[in-house]
Amino acid sequence: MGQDIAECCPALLTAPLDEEQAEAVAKVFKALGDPVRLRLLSMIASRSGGEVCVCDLTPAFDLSQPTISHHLKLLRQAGLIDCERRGTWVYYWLLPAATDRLARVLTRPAGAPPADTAAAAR
Amino acid sequence: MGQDIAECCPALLTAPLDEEQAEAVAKVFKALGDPVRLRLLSMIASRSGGEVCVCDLTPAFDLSQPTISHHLKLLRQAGLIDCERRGTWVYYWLLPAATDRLARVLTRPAGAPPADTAAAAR
DNA sequence: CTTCTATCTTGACGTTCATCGATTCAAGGC
DNA sequence: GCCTTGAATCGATGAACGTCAAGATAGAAG
Repeated sequence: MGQDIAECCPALLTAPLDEEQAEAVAKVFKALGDPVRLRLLSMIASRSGGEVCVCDLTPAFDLSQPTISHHLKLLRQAGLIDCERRGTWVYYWLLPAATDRLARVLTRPAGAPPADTAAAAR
Repeated sequence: MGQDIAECCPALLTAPLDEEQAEAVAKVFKALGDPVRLRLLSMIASRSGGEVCVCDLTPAFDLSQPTISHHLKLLRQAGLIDCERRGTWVYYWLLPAATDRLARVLTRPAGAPPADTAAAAR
């Protein structure tokens, strides 16, 4: 069924996306479209050592533990992070391939006109 | 008041985002978190000449014209596109600075471990 | 000035989402 | 076995979102 962003690398800014591609990419962007999830991802990605325990994430927010757990689940379903239980604690880490793909989706082909040229020329 | 993504260039994957930064960046990602808006943006960005008339966008979707207009408004409020009325028609174009900034937000610092190393090492 | 076409705005409706409290599950330590 | 602690799931609730039909607005052409 639906295409996965892991398989395709649509060039968003070069050619029109078809519906399947748009659906797959939108799923990941939607996961990033919440400030709590962005901060969670940022805390996980920037952690030296590459992984973070949930118990280190929760106290940084003014939210209940189930809510944090919910957001982590959405990030995981979007393929942005993964986790593993080790004893009593659960550790999360970034899947850099996912953010790399997204960055590529947003990158204009080399040789494109410099930023804002189109607007300035008007 | 709230920070704008135009002013800051937070490195999402390098250091933890603060709440203001997260709010600003999330606003843009949320705009991209819908397949219709992604396809609209893609159609606008990939158009040779740099601009598209609404009348060229609407027939590509199985949606009412007001719905398309609504999505275009959200993309514009996110700072991703801009528009101008010229006679009877309204033309939209990409603001490349916005997508450039987003791509940079998602880019890992040079020298970071290759994609998925963290997971594979486990 | 009236009419026609292209687009935007408004108001309403059903769906999805973020959040919480309560509960459940998993793993250790007693 | 039975607590204790960390984390996930469940069920409910209010807010935000996507969509449409109807109406409003802007410009061009008669």
